[in-house]
Amino acid sequence: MFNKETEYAIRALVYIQVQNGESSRPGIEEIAKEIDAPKFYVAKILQRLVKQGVIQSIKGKGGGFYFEKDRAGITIKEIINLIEPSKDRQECGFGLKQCDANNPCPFHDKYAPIRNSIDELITSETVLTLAQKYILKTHRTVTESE
Amino acid sequence: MFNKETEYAIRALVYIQVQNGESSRPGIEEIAKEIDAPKFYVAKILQRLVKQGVIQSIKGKGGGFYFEKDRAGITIKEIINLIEPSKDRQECGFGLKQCDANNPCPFHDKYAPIRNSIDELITSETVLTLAQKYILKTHRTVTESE
DNA sequence: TCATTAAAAGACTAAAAGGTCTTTTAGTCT
DNA sequence: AGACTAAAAGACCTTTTAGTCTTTTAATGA
Repeated sequence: MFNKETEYAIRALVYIQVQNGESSRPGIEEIAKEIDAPKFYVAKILQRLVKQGVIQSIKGKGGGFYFEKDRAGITIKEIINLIEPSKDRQECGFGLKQCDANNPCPFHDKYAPIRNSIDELITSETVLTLAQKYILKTHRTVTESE
Repeated sequence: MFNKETEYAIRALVYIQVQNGESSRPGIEEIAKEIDAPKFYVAKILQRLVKQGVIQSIKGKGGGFYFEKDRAGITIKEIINLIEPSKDRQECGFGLKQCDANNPCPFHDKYAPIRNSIDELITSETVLTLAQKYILKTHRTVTESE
C-alpha cells in the first residue's frame, strides 16, 4: 500500500505515540529495533519529520522523540503528503490523463470506488487512532494468552 | 495502481486486441505512439510477452503483434504475475509478516476489504473485457460528438 | 568543565525501476 | 539474390528508492 519510507514513518510514529502514552520518549535505537526497520534509515526519516514539525526531539541523555500536545491527531494522508509530496493518489489505473465518469478508462467503474475507499482510509486514520488499535490488540493478546 | 511496466503492458495488449478485432496487426512504432509510451521500452516489454507466449509476433513487412485464438482471455492478474512475479498483493499495509483477522494490524479491518476488491478487479478483467469496454467507449464518443 | 549520550547533518553506496540505443535476425517483396 | 522492413537481443544509461556510515551538534549529569 505504501512505499518503504512511508511505511517506516507510520510504524515509527505509531510506536512513538504508544510509548508516549506510557510516559516514555523512545530513541532511534529502540524505535528501529521495535518496528523492525534499518536504524539509520529510520533516523533519517524521523529527522525530516522533526523539521516538518510532526514530532519533537530531545538530544542527549534521556532524549528521544515525542508528540507535542495533540499532534498525534495527524492523519495518515497528511504524513504521506509530507513524505511523498508529488504522489498523486487520484491517478487513473489505465494511465489516462483524462479519466472520470464521463470519460472513463476501462478500469474506471471498478477502480474509482476502490480509490475512494483508500482515500477514506488514510483520511480517517491518524497516528492516534492507529496507536489505540495497537494498544488494544496488545492487551487482548496478553489477556487471551493468560 | 500498477508500476509503469505493467501499465504499459496492459495498455499495449488492449490496443493490440482492439486492432486485431479490426483485422490489423500493429507494430511497435504504432503501438507506442497510440498508447503514449516510450517505444523501445514498450518493445522490450512486448518481446518478453512474446517469449512468455502471451502474444505472437511476425517479423518483416506487414509484421506486428497479435493474439492467437483465445489468448486475449488472459486475466490482468496473470499478466501482473508474469511481469512482476515476486510482487505480493496480499501484503499487510502496516508491514507485519503475520497479519490476519485473528492477529490484525491497525489497518487490517479497513484494508483487507480493499485488497479483496483489487484482487476481484484484476481477476475478473481480461485483455478481452478491457478491449471491449475500450471499443464501446470509442463508439459512444464518436456517436455523441456527431 | 569534561565525559557521556543521543539526535542532526550530510556524504556515500546499492539496488530497482524506468528508459534509450545499436546491432542482429528473420521475414517480405521486387 | 538483394533491398527493405520490422521484431529480437542485449548493452548501456538515468532516476528513484532504499539503506549505510561518519562526523558534528547539543543536551545531561557527575
